[in-house]
Amino acid sequence: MKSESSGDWRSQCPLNIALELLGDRWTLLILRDLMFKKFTTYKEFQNSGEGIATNILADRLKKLVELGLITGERSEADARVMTYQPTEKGLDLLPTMVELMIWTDKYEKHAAPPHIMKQMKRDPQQLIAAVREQFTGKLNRK
Amino acid sequence: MKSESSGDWRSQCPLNIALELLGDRWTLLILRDLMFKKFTTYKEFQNSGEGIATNILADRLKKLVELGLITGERSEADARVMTYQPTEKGLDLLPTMVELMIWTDKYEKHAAPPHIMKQMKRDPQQLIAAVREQFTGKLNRK
DNA sequence: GTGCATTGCTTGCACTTTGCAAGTGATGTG
DNA sequence: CACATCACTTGCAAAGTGCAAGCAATGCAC
Repeated sequence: MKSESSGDWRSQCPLNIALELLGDRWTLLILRDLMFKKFTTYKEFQNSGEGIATNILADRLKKLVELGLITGERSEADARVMTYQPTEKGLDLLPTMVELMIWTDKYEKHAAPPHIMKQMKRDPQQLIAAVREQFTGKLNRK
Repeated sequence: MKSESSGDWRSQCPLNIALELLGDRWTLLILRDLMFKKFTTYKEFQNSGEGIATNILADRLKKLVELGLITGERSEADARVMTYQPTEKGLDLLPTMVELMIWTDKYEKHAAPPHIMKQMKRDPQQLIAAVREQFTGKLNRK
């Protein structure tokens, strides 16, 4: 695998770097499940609705951990279960995700609850803060 | 090609829809060139620094036009040259692009001019407005 | 403690997308 | 009219993705 965190990018443009790290059809969806749906396990991600292939899911989770966007730990209650959590670096993608959803809301038909979209558009920062709040305190801090 | 604009998505989640439309490593870079660098032609996109392959560039430009994010017209001065412009729908991706750049700025090394990044972080909306201003008036309105 | 189910993957293989190099047609230029 | 330029298109190899099956580790029922 290309060691992307060591800085060998196609270019040094911040948008390009972000796209090399996150620019695919699955990475942000896993973070959505983690942050908005409060999912924590492999199985939950797998049954999330879009039908991600198991090998892709495993690959993305591995990359997300390597990039420091999420943490993965074995559950104490059941050693089969892996428990994933967003890190600060991952939570800081909330504004991007929210802006993408607002854009879709404006131009494409979708099925998100209208009252959520309304709240998202009226005060995105408050919604972001509300989501963050559910994770602060149980973050892996460096 | 899958007729994505007719609504056959993997799921109806707005984030998923955005990712099916924009979730690759090149689409937003072309929009960046168009909006931030004020590029307008195929050749400029091609020499933009990241080294996009010509077939991919042609494919993405076609899709962007089909999706209504940009317009493409032949230049009056030189009939060989195609002139691309962002539409309102394309310009509305500026907030997403800005948030991605702010995220990269916080977590990865990059080479964007510090004073631009500073401005972007201090007042993103003003920067977005400044970029928009350069296109308002010459937009293709429906 | 044996059998069976569950969890989180890994493997194999077909198919699709991407990257690279070369080529092409329409147009402009000297 | 020859040659350059622009915006692609084509062919092909390599990489990435999707799907189905398999598998090791662990939990649970009896």
